[in-house]
Amino acid sequence: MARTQGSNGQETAKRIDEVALKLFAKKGYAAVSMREIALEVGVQAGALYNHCPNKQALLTNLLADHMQALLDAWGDMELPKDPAQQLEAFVRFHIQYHLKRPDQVFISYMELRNLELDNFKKIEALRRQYEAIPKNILAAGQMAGQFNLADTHVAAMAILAQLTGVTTWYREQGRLSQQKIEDIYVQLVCQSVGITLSGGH
Amino acid sequence: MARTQGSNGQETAKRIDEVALKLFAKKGYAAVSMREIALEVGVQAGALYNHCPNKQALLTNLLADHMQALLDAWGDMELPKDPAQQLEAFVRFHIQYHLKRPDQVFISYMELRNLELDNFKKIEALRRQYEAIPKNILAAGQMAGQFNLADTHVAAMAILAQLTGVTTWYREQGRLSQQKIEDIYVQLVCQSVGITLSGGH
DNA sequence: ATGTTAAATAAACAAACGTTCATTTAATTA
DNA sequence: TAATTAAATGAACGTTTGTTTATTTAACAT
Repeated sequence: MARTQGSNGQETAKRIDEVALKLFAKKGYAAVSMREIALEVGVQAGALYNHCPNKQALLTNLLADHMQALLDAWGDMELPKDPAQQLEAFVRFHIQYHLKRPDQVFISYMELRNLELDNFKKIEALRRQYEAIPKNILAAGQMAGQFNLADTHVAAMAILAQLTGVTTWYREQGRLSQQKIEDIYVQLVCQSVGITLSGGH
Repeated sequence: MARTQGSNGQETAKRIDEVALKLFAKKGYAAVSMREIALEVGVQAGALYNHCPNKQALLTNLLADHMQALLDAWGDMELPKDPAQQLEAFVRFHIQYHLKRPDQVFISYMELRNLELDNFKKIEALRRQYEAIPKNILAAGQMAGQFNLADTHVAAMAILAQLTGVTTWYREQGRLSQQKIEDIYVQLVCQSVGITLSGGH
């Protein structure tokens, strides 16, 4: 046999990305074989190479696309002026985005070490761009005297870790709705930065 | 050739564990071969099987030993009565322990998915035991009216994630001493739980 | 010294790995 | 309808994988 009826390059390429994402998230990059991906896509292993140069590129593209989409999504938000409100907006944004794309998030944190050096540098740069978001918000709030932080850099990393951690225990059918979880985290984070309400409420 | 001069079973077994830990942490379980471990130990691959039944057991033992040692270490601490002081003690304990054993901690969070079901259950049970520590502290503080938390379970998970996150950015030669980092986190965490000082200070 | 056990080697195993390639068929264009 | 391009197949490539085994040597006990 050869080219199959109804086969379509663009669709297959998309399916490959979807399957690779799912399997990488579930078992880890190194533990997933090209044959396994091909099987789930419904194609022979060799056919994968019509759509991507190699396994490493598959991972790199998934990570790069995710990080870029994440940055773009934040860029599309219109930001309040008040740092405290920005912080709340960020907390909700991060949780929403991460719970909506748990697999992408997961591999972005787990599979960095499986990237070859050049690919790693590219992704790492995007990641630092994202980390700059809460960092800048905290710095602004601290400068304005609204926050009470011993170290804005550490606080930013701590908040990010704490927010991203949601994905490790959140269950769709769990005790708490996503909305409720957001609320809880907003309170936690706001308390942790020691928010002082700046008059006028 | 065969048995080498000066060879010693106990020492080799220890070396194997050390090397496996180091390599698993650096490259991930699935990406490390038995031959790679053997090479670093200074032995042929087959010799590994004089000291462990298989690769999976190597990982399982590393994780189980670490989790048990972690629980034991906390068990050895003498605890203050006040929940707020307990919380501070836990924050410092967790950071100290995790920064002292970054590889063990790392694989405990990264390699769970590479465990076969039975092994996974065993490790997961130990992990939940550890998670119960901050959970109970927060519940006690909340009950005593000292903390201000919307949800003690979520708060416990958030605090754990945030503390463990230290290992991702901490550098021995970095800007901040370990002591200073502890202080920063103590402040962050105490603020996040909304500590109310319970009279008498 | 001798016999036994412990701890290695080196070779081999089948299976799985990422990737390539000649070939074949379907879809598209002329 | 014929020629061309796109998208598969399936077999093969050389490596590498985890693990086993027969064999050999060192360490230790008697």
